[in-house]
Amino acid sequence: MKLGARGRYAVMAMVDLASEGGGAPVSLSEIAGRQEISLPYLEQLFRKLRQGGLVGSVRGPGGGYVLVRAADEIRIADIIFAVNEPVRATRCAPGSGSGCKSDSSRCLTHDLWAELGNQICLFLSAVTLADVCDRRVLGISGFAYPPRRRPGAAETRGAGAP
Amino acid sequence: MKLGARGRYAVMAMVDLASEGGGAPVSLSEIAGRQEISLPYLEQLFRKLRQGGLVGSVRGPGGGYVLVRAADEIRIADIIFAVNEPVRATRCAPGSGSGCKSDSSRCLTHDLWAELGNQICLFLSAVTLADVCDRRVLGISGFAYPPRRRPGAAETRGAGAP
DNA sequence: GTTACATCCGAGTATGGGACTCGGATTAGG
DNA sequence: CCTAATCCGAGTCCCATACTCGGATGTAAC
Repeated sequence: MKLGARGRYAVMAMVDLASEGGGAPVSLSEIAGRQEISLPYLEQLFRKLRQGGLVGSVRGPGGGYVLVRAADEIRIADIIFAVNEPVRATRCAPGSGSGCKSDSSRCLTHDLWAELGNQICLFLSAVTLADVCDRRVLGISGFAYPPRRRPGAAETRGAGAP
Repeated sequence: MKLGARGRYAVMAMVDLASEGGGAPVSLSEIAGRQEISLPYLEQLFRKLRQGGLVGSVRGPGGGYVLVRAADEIRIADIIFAVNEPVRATRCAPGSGSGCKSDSSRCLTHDLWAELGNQICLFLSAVTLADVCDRRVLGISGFAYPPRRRPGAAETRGAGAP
């Protein structure tokens, strides 16, 4: 389960753009310098962000990029999906012979992967750019799954970052 | 955002094992046949599952693998973490100069990735092998994030599987 | 009008990890 | 002894991803 650098960089850059730019365009060189991302790579990412309708561009000297919507109107999911191809967990695609065919018997796990992808999208859609800028992320979902008894085995390892 | 074939196959095989084996050992050739996974690859996966303490093995003819716990005592997270290395979303590791250094100013996105990983772990820990076998997955979390107004842009693409 | 700055674009490379394979060693039942 | 099965350490191949390169286009300042 991993998220590539594309999505990470894109969100970092958008956060930078929302924080530093006060309506004025921000050049990619500035973002590249602050976030330590290579300039050509950023260009490639912002091409997609622009095609996705998330940012607008101003060319020429003093130009750069601006958000087209307010920061609290941009969901993290919008950013990730603009640069990444959508979340995929199953291999069940129509057209191929392999995988589960519609209502077939096999592929009990289908629902599981679908629901997993759904949960991820739900979370990423619940957090906005403004939330991240204001550090309002932790505990966005004031929700915990009911605890399961843990039968002696190793502790369930924590997620992501220390 | 993608989950590799290791985790997918491992869960499929464990579901198969829980469904078909009634306490008696199930050979990998049977699972490989039913789930259309190559036998040597399955062997490699079950080596890790065994090291993780999820299955036991019986060698010799008529042998195979058995669950060491009941199906409702095995969380999907246990399986994924046994074969996959843990969920990683950030690149912030101690020891390296890059990334965010402890309480530094940058890396506002840190919390976001951490919380994302946390949500994934939470979900995968809430579902047991028995849940998947009995198709009790959909709506395990009877929870929906509050709807956000959607400002004219393209619809948020759905998750995972069609 | 020239220059410098910036976005734009298509294409190219390469490195790494994941998917999968191979040959053989061990163990146990008929 | 032979066959069926788990075990184990390697080794290969391939593709997605990260990242680069060279140039074209537009625009503001001088």
